[in-house]
Amino acid sequence: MIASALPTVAGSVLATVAYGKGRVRIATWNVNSVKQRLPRLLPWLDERRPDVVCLQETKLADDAFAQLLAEELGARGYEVAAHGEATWNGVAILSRAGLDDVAVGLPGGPGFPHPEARAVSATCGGLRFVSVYVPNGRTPDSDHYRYKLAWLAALRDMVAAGDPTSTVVLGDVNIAPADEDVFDPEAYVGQTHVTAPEREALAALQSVGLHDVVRDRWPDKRVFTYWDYRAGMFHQDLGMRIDLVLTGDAVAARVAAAWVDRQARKGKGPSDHAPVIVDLDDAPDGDIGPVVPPPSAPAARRGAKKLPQAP
DNA sequence: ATGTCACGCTGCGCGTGA
Repeated sequence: MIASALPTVAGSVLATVAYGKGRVRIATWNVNSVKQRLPRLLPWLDERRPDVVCLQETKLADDAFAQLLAEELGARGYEVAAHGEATWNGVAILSRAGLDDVAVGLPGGPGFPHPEARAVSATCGGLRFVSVYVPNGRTPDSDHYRYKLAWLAALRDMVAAGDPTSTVVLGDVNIAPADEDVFDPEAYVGQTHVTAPEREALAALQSVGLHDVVRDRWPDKRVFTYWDYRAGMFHQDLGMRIDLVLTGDAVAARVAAAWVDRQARKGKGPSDHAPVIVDLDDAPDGDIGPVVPPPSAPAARRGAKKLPQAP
C-alpha cells in the first residue's frame, strides 16, 4: 500500500499519530460566522486536535469558505465538506479520518420557502456524520416553527434510511431536550426550544437508535452549550444545552469522554456556543468504526474522565 | 433594565436574525 497515493489513508494515519493509540476525537461547534471566528477556530483546532469537526452557522458561501480556510485546514491535515450560503446558516465537516460520500441537505426536506444550508453528511473512517443546524423556530405560532418540525422529520427519515448504529448526528438542534437543559425552565414556557412538539420531534429522531452521549455520561450535571451574548449570561452560567452529539449504538459503546469545551466560550471574540467534544475508543479493526462491541464488553464500561472544564 | 453580536445595505446607522 502506497500511502502517498491514498490521501484518505494518510489522513487517517496522521489522526492516529496526532491523538495516539487510535482514539478518535469528534466535535461539533456552532461558530456563528466562521469568518469572524477564525482567530478562535484555528487555535482551537491546534489545541484540541479533533479528528472530525462539524461546524454550524458558517455564514459563508462554499467558494468563500474554501478561499478563507483551504490552506489553513489543509496544513492541519483536514479535508473539508462545506455546504453554505452567502449570509445565513451554513454547515461543514472537517475530517482527517477520511471524507467520502458527501451529501448536502435532506432528501425531500422542507425549505423556507427554499431549501437552506442546514445539513451536510459524510462518511469519515467508516462512520456516517451528519452536521446539522436545525431551524430556530422563532415562535411556536410561526411558519418557521412548523418548518422546524418538518425539517426534523426529514432528518429522522434520512437517518432511518441509512445505518443508524454507525451514524453520528451532531450540531445545533435548537431544542433543549429536557427542562434540566435550560437554566430557568419557567422563563421559557411557551417559547421555542422547549415545547412538547419540538422535544417529541427530537425524541422521534433519537428513536431510530441515537444516544445523547453527553447527557448519558453526565446524567445529573448542569451542562450547557449556548449562552446569550447579553447581560453576562455566560459569566452567570445561564445557558441552554442545545448542541448535541447523537450517536448510534456501535458508536455510543465506544464513548470514552464527552464534554463541553467552555474554554472556547471565554475570552475575546467567542461564539455564543461552546464546542462539544466526544472521544471514542479505538475500534478493533484500526478504522474508526463501525464496531459492535463483543458480548463480554459491558456497554456501560468507559474510562470515565474528569470533565476537563475550567472552573 | 429588551443589555450582544453578525449580517448586508441604492449603506456610513439601521432592520433583521439569533
